[in-house]
Amino acid sequence: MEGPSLVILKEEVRPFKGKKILKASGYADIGLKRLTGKPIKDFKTWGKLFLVELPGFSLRIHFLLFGFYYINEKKNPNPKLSLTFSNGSLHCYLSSVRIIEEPLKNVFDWEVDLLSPKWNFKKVRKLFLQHPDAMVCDVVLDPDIFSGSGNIIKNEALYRAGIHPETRVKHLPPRKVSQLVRAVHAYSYEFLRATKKDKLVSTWKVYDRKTCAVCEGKVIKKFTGRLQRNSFICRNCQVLYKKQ
DNA sequence: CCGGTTGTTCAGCG
DNA sequence: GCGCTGAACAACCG
Repeated sequence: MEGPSLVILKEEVRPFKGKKILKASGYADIGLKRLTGKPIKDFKTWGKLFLVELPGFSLRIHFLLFGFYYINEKKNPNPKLSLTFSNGSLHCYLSSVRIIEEPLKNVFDWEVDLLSPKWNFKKVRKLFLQHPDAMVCDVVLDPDIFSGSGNIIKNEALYRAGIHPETRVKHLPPRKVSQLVRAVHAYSYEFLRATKKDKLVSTWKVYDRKTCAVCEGKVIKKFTGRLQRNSFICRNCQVLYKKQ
């Protein structure tokens, strides 16, 4: 689940904002009794994190690779965390659930959150350039620089910027650095809009494709970078920048 | 039935 | 302290 899907979750649980947790259950080992009777102050997202703000502490939920949720219906058994309200319920599966004791503003910097109105292009560009020896495919997946980006956003943003994933940060021309940072931001919103219309797959120009949607050339699939996550590459449309 | 995957964290090692 | 590796989480899809 990438950042935009969390924004959709946040919108879907809006009816529960201000409501009291009537019951908290599941196998999350966080002392669930503590949640009973607490009102929801706010629902927030930071990248791929779903944050439930309660009086005095917060829940931090990450859906990892396989996580999913249901609202108002418990389709699967064994949820990690279920919250019941007077007007419905939220059921989270296969997720990481933790408590954050500190105020959220002390923990998270929304200037790096791709889908926050506070997102700060200049700051992100500067953080990006602090990793000159890294491959761009790894930096675009760094949650502290591109919070909310995942493997789909990585591949589509690199494609749109015309950059090969194995390019080193230090070999990118300054103009391409800016283009990439903006492409990650812009595609995050495209991902959000398309997912709401259930048309995400139609936005893919290289991801999970055998041929490029633009030039129809062969798309190479390979594990790249330190993180060894799958990259999809069009050799015609994406340039590998190297030391001259 | 099998293999691949829209992630992250942490232990253990050298 | 560092980077690297593998494990753990364990379901859905084709």
